[in-house]
Amino acid sequence: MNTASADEPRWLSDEEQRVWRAYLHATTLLDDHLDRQLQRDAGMPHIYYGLLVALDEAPHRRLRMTELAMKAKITRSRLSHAIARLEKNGWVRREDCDSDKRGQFAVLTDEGHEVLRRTAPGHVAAVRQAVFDRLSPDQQKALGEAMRLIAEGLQPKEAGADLPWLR
Amino acid sequence: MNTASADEPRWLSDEEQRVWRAYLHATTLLDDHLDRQLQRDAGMPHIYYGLLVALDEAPHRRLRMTELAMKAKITRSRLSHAIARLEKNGWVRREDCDSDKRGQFAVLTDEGHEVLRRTAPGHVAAVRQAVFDRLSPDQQKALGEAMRLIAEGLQPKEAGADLPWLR
DNA sequence: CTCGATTGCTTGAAGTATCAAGCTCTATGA
DNA sequence: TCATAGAGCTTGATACTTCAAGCAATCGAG
Repeated sequence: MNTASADEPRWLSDEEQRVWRAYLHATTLLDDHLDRQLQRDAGMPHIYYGLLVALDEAPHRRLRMTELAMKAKITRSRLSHAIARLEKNGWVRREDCDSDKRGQFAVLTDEGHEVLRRTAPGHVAAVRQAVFDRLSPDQQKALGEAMRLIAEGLQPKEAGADLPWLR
Repeated sequence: MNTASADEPRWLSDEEQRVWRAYLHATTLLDDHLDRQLQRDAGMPHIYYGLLVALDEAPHRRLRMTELAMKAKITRSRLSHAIARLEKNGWVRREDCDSDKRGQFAVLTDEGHEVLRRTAPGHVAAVRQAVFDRLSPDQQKALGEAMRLIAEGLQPKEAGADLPWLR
């Protein structure tokens, strides 16, 4: 399956390097940019905002911790800490799960929903300005496709396909 | 310049949302993946590794702090902390700047160079497997182009064009 | 020359991330 | 039905990031 010997690595070509560096630069800059924007306007980092969004879109504005972690692509541990912080802010509340006493729901509070309502326009504007305003429709499409492929390759295999809550 | 009223945000279209979510998923997954890979094999996070690479490529394996921060797209503060840690590892050393007594150079040590030599193949393999093996040449090119455009838009205007060290 | 503004970099505190270890509860199968 | 393995989530320690504040050296206007 692998014809190259292990001690002779295939380095990146010049063109591949350029692509890779562009990727690194863009992602670090954009990540920072959006973190700052949201920290300033919403008082939380980008990923926390994403958690609120995920909850807001879920039925009854609630998700099991594990499911939320998967949607957000983060570990349960990280999520636990994050939810603890959001709970302190009054934007999320925990609820026990009846059918499985180990389980916890994270529930978006009205206050949390309100924060989202108030800050979403600014955030969308920031994303639009940094990304969509700069790319042609074709470029947007290509970006989406490339990102989808990369994400698929990294997703834990068959992730989530066997979660009991999803029937 | 702006014909839309400020209180009527232009939401993302469905297709734009799909692109944006693919971007978020891919970047968080890949970032985590590479951080883990490098933490395991090289004992440092991805961005620290990038600092060593930047130094390795610089003349005399040394760069002014500010220049290094710009190349890595991070704040000086973050760089200060990072270099302190790398210094503790013996991979980087600081040197005073003769022509400007406020200035500091970060210099890659032989040990640091050796760490790079030893861990680069594994890292390149990880990048290749996660990114380049999954994208056609056209897709790679498109990804690079999109990322370049995004990065350009976020770069502090005329960044670095006026650094005295660069003449 | 001199003083105020700026540049280059660092520091400390507070917030967030990661890892391993832990707890409780559920499912499995003998 | 009971023990054991695993699932679901949390915790605490350590590392990293961020922000604001700080110090010292340089620049530039007068």
